Amino acid sequence: MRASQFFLATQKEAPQEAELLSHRLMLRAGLIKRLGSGLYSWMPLGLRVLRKVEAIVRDEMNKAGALELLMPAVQPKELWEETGRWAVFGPQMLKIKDRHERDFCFGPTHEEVITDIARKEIRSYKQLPLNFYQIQTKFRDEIRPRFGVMRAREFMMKDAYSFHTSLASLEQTYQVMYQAYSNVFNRLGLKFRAVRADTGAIGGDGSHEFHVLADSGEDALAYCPDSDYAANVELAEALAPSATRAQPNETMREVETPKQTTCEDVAALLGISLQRTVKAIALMAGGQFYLLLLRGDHSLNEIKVAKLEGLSEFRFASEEEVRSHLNCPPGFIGPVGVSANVCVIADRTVATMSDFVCGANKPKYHLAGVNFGRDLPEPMLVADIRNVVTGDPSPDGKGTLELCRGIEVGHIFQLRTKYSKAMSATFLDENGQTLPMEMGCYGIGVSRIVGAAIEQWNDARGIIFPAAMAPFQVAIAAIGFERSDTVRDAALKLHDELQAAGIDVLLDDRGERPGVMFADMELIGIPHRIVIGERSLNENQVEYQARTESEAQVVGLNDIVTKVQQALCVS
RNA sequence: CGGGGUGUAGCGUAGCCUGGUAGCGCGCCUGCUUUGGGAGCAGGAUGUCGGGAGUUCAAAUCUCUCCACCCCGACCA
Repeated sequence: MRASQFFLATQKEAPQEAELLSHRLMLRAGLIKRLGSGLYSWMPLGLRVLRKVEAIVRDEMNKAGALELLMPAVQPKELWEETGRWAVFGPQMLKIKDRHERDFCFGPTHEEVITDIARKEIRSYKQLPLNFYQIQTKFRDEIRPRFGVMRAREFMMKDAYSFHTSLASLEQTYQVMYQAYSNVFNRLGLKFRAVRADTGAIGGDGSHEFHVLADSGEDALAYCPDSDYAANVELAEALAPSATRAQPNETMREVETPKQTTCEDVAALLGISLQRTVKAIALMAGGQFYLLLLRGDHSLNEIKVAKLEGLSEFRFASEEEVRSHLNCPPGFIGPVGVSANVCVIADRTVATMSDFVCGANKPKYHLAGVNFGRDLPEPMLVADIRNVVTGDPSPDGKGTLELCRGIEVGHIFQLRTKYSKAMSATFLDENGQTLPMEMGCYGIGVSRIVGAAIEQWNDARGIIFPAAMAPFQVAIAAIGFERSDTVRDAALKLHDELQAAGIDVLLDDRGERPGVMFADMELIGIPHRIVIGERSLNENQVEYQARTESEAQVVGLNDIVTKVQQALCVS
């Protein structure tokens, strides 16, 4: 490809709309163009990247035995009512009407459609297992689209759905998909981690998320360096401390805390460690008032809370509700002396604490030297309701946990029979018995991968695309293309040779000054660069430099194709 | 939806407080010179100052209102 016939739209300054580094780089490099909130056009350069990611995903899906199909983006309401998800998905689903006033949605996912296909097409156990996938545009009306293509409303997703006669068969395909996903992210050259995950709205049993590791990632991940344990912090279990509760040493006493409304402030005032304080969080669920107790330095895990009996629909209590149940404003509330209609739930860690500090349920006062059993009843429930922190014991009993951040780019689920039962997707087994199909589903955020990769691979000069997803593998910067026949002839010849060798090459024949060409090629992240100039050509030489290197090497004109081929093999 | 912020040429911005000819850099067009890290000189084009209403002799500037976008939280590939 010659740059003069392509469309490069690089910019020196990023539009003010973008905050996140990868988003800014994608706009500056001219990969994408914003149309509206969460809506992006993929410009020719960006589309080349997207297509390369797609190709790898497609190849690995095919190798894993999945079959590509393509379902409509627009789906009728009736299908979604069968599973009850027309209501469940709520405003996140873009709902539209046709000219006959019939309801449709722009598909946020395709479980309903694929299950409809399966129930109509699959009769016998002899047809199973089957795994279908598509690469297609999805629309989710996100509450807050952000970070460019990382959380866009319209985005490209690879979604696969498998059907089975048994759980064993599902588990087998699940493992195959797990491996296929690992292959995809390895081939794309991304640093990633697979973690156990919550199943969220999609539902089902077993589930893993695949995260590209990046400090700017929206998810916190817990992993154990000494074992293969890894889980989203949403799910990672905080084990009960092994130590049992110590005997009370202090007597309970009030301490004045006129302005100290947080555990941090109270600990600072009293000159004690934050780990000796207990914070109380007030929730409402089903008309019941709950007081949740966490150690001062820990944070509440709302997903764990929602899994407790009666708390699935919880919300934080309002200030008025706090006052009416505890007779005290927020900031000084605690579990001591509360009435019997307040349900007190303690985190596992709190349950083993003694002589702790907590709110006194009296404005401007806290209590110190508090002990369960003596000063207040034992909690009504002890549960794991906090987020794990660095140094917590690994739930598998091997070492301690570390935390890192990641961008979710893949998610695989064992759905089991949630959809097949709701939609009567059944088959006949060997004994002529009608059974619901076991299902799995497997998603990859194809467009998100591009953003995530850039988030992981960049430097001060711009994007550093991993070889497998670079829009072009090699750039030729021809210095003086328009005024030197020597340069033009050599550049065109090299361009043709590289292309003939099956290499994706971009020849910068714009006749720009070298600085402009270098800056552009570096910004758009082309992994390898060849510089052709009159000076070195006179000695039959060109320069070669990898995007990751700071110095160029002089290479003989006759050796450069081989040199590039070698470089491409290595990367 | 709650909280915070921004809207002036393709991009980045000044001007707004204190009303009075809409400015700068980059980019774009023309010409000449230049040519190994975002060239120089000269000339040029591009603005419903987010929309609407109001105050005023006069509004980018003051008031009201609507809209769009961004950032922080609940959602997720």
